[in-house]
Parts: sequence; structure tokens; C-alpha cells
Amino acid sequence: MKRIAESTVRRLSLYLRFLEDFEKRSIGTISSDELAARGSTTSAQVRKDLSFFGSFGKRGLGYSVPELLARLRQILGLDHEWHVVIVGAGKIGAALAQYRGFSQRGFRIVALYDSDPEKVGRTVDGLQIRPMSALTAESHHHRPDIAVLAVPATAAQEVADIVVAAGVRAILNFAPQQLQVPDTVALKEVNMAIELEGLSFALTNLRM
Amino acid sequence: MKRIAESTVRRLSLYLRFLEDFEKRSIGTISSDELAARGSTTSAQVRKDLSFFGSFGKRGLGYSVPELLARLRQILGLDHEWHVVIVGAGKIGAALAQYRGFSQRGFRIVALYDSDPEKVGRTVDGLQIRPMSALTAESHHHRPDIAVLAVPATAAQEVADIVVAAGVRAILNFAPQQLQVPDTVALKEVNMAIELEGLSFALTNLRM
DNA sequence: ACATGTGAACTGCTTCACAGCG
DNA sequence: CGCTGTGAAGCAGTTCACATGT
Repeated sequence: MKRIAESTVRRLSLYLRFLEDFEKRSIGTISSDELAARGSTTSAQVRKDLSFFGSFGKRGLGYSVPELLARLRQILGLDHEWHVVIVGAGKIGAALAQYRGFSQRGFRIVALYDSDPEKVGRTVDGLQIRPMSALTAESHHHRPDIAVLAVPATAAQEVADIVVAAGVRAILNFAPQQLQVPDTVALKEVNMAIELEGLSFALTNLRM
Repeated sequence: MKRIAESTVRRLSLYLRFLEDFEKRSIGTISSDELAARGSTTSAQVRKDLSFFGSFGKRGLGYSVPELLARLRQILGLDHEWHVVIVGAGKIGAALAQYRGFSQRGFRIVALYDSDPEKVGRTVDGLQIRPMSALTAESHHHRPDIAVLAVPATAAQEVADIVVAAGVRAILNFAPQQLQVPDTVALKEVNMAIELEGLSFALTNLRM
């Protein structure tokens, strides 16, 4: 299979959301034009994105909403449950643990870790915070697929090494620190300060 | 001035961080090669990125760390303070309000709003939560440049319209909802569920 | 001699435009 | 006839390679 651009995958996620909405409104068929209008893209882009994975539409008619929905879930790997561990039970880690959007799409949070003895043992949304030192051993049982890092920048690389050694194959990093991981591990960085700086740049350079 | 790619701006933010680190370690001069090694990019990329804004280096030598630092701050618009309002004082909004990374770079949080009367009046990190209904009037006083939205998806567009009408010219949106704003307003979307789905895709399609 | 700054080549994503099929 | 699926064209971002300046 050909390599798929990250931008394409992002759009597939968006199409999935729009289709869920169309399904809720009992719309059975949708054209690439209508899907495009909902995101801010073009019908050609929609068709091209989907064409990497097969031919799901009917010429002259469009796409069956339930069928395309099922296909997209399958393509994105959302047709089964993923096990997620969150490392760092500070404000952000705790907020993520409680975020409904995750469980809703089959991301099951199997454990929450923190190295601070003060926090260990407390409960967040029905999940007891476990000591960081237990992560490796408990991973044999939980078999996490994805680790979400919400730790201080200074600890991030060390934690990343630990979760990778524990068998995690994907990392979502909220720590403001560029991580190094083997290229067998998928990595996404979310850096709120960098987003704000992008806005600062836009404010400084766009207008005025 | 030529249009600058978003990817370029992101890298400038990274260079800024690396330079701060070099400065802390009292390194006075740095080559594009050394900067590139720190991010995961190439020296040509570093030089090209900087070349959009001028010639800051000395041939045969490299870049002066303090000088390039000052230039980057200026380019990114970080040489003065921005006023930020946060809308939504739930878990994520509260976590953002307390996040040190913002104030550290000159983003001053001037107000925190919520429409829930239960939350209004409480204090988060020294900031009293104000009722959403007060946003427009208080904006005459606070003059916010940037709004951070941490509200439910269903409220996001309505809130965006309100803050735009109140004079905000940049929005950082954490709500899982694609926003429509006039093209005079800069917009960044942070969607954690979409990042996770990108990892799910990678796990499903990379290996196996 | 060495590292920058930059046109030129290249790579890859997006848009176009139309043939193909229901 | 309408809308998909897709090669081809167009465009934007990255990499190359070297002339230039210190």
C-alpha cells in the first residue's frame, strides 16, 4: 500500500465526524460535494482521499453514509478497542483521563501513572493513580497500545523510553519537549505554547 | 512580504526554544548545522526558514545566539505582551489557566469565563471566573488579543462569534468542533481525539 | 577555509478536468 | 445525466549545490 499523507488521515477523521452527524440526521447518501462543504475542502480532495483505500461510492449518486462510516472506522483502526495509559496525573493528565471523547471512540484508558507519592492512590474518574515504578510490570497485564504523556518537559524523554520499553507502539506527547523514539513507534506532539506562538505570529504579520 | 508557510513558523518556535537552551548554557554562537541537529531537520532548512526574514548569520562563523534569539522573538511577535481570555472553566480550561508555559512567554491571561453559574465566582490560580455574559462588556477594558476556547463542542461556534464580535483577532480552539471565523481572524484547532485517531491509523497500517 | 544565503531541482500534496459508469 | 475515480497539471515546501562573503 502507498504511503498516506498525514493531512489525508486528518481529513478522514473529519469526514468520520461529519458522517456521524449525517447518520444522526438520517441522511442515507452523501456526495463528495456535500462532505467537502462540511469540512472546508473540495470535492476532488474528498474523492482523492478516499480513493487511496478503494472505491466506496456509486457514480451518479454518491456515498452510502452507513457504508462509508464503517469503511472509515476500519481504515482508521477504530473498529476495535485500543488500550491507553496516561502518564502524569497533574492538571492536564487528570483532565485527559476524564475527557469523554476518548472512551467514546474506543480508546480505553487502562491505567493512570504518576511518580509523585502524594498523588499515587488517589482516584480520578474511577481510576486509581498508580506509581510510575509499577508501569513496566503492569503493562504485561494491561498491554497498552498507546501512551499519553502529560509530564513535565524534563521528565518526558525518560518516560518515553520507559513506555517504549514496556511495549507501547504509539505516543501522544503533551510535554513541551521534542521526543526521540525508534521509528517503529508512532509519535504525535501537541504543544499548546507553539500553537499560541503561531497565533502571535499571525497577529503580528497578517494585519497591520 | 512573502507568505510564510505554517510549517516554517512552527520550526521558528522550535529554534527559539533551542536557542534559549543554548543561551542558558552560555553558548555564544551556533551554526545552522547545530540548530538542525537539535530539531530533527537539516541545516538547509534552518537557513531557508531564517532567510525569509533577513540575513542574520555571519558567513564562515554561524549565528550569534543572543542576536538570533532577539530576532526570533521579534518575528514571532513575542517581544510584547498579548492579552488572552480563556472561555470555559471546566477541566481543560482550568488546566490551561494554570499552565505556566503561557505566562512565561508573554501571554497574559486577563480573564476566565464560564456560563455555568455554579462555577462563576470561584477562583482558579488567582483568577476569578466571570460569567460569560460579561465577556463583551469587559473586553472593552481588557482588550483581549487571543481567545482560548475550552467549551463543549455544541457551544463552540456561538462562543467564537461572541469573542470575534468582542474584538478578538485570534482563537485557539480546544473544542472538538470545526469553527467558522472571518478570514481576518487567525484560528488554530487543537483536537486531541483527532491526534489519537492518527495514532490508531498508524498502528493499524504501519506494522502488521 | 568555512558556513551562510539562495536560485534551481526535486518531491509530494492539491487541484483540475474528464473518461467511465451507474 | 450526474457524480465518482483518477491520470495529468499545477503549486508549495524541501533539499541540493554552489557562489558569496568574512
